[in-house]
Amino acid sequence: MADPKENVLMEKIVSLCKRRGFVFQSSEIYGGINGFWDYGPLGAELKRNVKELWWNTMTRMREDVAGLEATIIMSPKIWEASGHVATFSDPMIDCKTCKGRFRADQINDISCPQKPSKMVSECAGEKTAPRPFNLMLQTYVGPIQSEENIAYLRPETAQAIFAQFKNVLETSRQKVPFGIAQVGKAFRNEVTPRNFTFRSREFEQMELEFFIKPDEVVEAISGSVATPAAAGHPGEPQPNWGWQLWHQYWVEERVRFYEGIGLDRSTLGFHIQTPEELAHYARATTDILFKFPFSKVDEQGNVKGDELEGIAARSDFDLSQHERFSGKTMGIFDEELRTAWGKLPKEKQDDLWRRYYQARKNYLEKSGVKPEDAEKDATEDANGLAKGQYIPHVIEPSAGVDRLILALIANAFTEVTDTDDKGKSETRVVMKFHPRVAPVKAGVMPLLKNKPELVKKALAVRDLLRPWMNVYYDDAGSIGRRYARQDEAGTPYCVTVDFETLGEKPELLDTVTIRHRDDGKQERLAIGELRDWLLARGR
RNA sequence: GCGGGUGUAGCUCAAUGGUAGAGCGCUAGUCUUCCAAACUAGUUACGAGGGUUCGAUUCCCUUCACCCGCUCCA
Repeated sequence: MADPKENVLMEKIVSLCKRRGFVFQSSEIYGGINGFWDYGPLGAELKRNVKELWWNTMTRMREDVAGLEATIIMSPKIWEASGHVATFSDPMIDCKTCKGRFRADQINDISCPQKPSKMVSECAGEKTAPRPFNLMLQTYVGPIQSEENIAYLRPETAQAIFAQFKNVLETSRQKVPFGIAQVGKAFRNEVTPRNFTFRSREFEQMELEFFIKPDEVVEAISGSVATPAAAGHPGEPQPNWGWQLWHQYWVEERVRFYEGIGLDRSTLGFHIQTPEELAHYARATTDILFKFPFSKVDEQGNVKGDELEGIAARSDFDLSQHERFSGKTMGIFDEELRTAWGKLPKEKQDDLWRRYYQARKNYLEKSGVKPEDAEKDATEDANGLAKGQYIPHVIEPSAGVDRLILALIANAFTEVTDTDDKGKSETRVVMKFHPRVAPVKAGVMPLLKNKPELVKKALAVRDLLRPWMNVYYDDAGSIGRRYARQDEAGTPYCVTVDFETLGEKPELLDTVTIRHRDDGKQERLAIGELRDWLLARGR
């Protein structure tokens, strides 16, 4: 159970978010709508910075990732192939006596929580009729609201990447291993939206699908598959990496990303999914957690955290599903594999063939393909190896933007109590955002408002910086008040134009005061160096 | 979906079956040479709907939203 003190902290955060314009309740003037939140002026800047950093880190700064921006509404067949239509719409039965909720098709198999000796279907509790439970938001494409026009708002962005896999491969001049990145909105009719923006019905994801060679193909080309040597970052990608090393690599890459925007390892948690938790097609999933104020505390007082991102090794399940449902091949041709295969000794070929065949057969049988068809298809797939053909496997780092924003806000939130000369103490909030994500990079202000020369110079400094970063000009009230205002917005630096800037001391002509948010320290910097100084810290 | 709590100004909180108040913030002005200074003026609220009542922000019902616990979470 969360500590009551920490719920107070969460309330303070929510209240600050509204007061300063980070997050508002959606449709607030009409009483709000459950599970939907808006970003105000500061929140919008913060979110934009985070998405841009992710995009730059994951695509522009890498040779091996290409971007995609797909639609939110897609062919409903996508969601049949992905499994969402089936798993998202189980009819559910509620028991009015024990308050339990059960899948209608399982009431004969689940024991009653109150009378474990009986199955749910046999217990005396009064139950509702089965009700459809669909977690996908649904709409109609076209003006006619008929069954055949039903479409869904995507519950995840990933499926579009799989559906467009071949197009991206052909147009991006990439070769496996490579990834496709996408940032965008997704929608889920959550049963219980909770914890401020943490679980919302409309939210944004940053997803990478990183396609790799199946281990059998790596082995055919490189002779063997490298085994993970130690925990931590495995270094630059190598041709002999199988799914395990690629998975470890992406977990560590993602942790580096979080560290780079101010969430150090001590604020994060990790959850390695157990075999029982894993989806049947997944090989491994590591969740990166953040210790939120509302995160549960266990008996030992440890906080595990709540999920920011999951990094899943998903085998070739997704592409295989789309291959089966669309009838279009999702396999790729790899010249290197074909060449290498021809040089392998017969027993090696047979060994790899058998393993690939087995994996394909398992998948097909679990997907409900008739055994004789599964054997035939798996044979065909394994025969493809010799021709340089295979279906890529995938490592999926999938992050929630809004959850990360909330983590950054919670992490930045700091209360500072100052006592003035009269002994009056006052608590104020300092949002200690990393400069890279801070909504405003610099506050620009004249020391005094009633001196036109100071104002004019300060406005010139603002205009100098404005094309390069988000800056905020403020000349209202005392300088201390303006600093405090910027502290609450999380602005890392304030630039103050004073009389020395104007040449009161000739050696300080055209220099300004830089005031640091976190310790209040000041230093002097020439206006000519200002832009590069700020840019070096803010990106 | 169930149970409990909450809903008054931008924020924090008060009072009241009979015209709703404070602090902070915000805006304008005077002043101000570095950390929410002072003064003046201004600004804004009873979540929504219905009922009881001469009269409801206050009592009752419904609804919406938020928080906590349970449930759910591909």
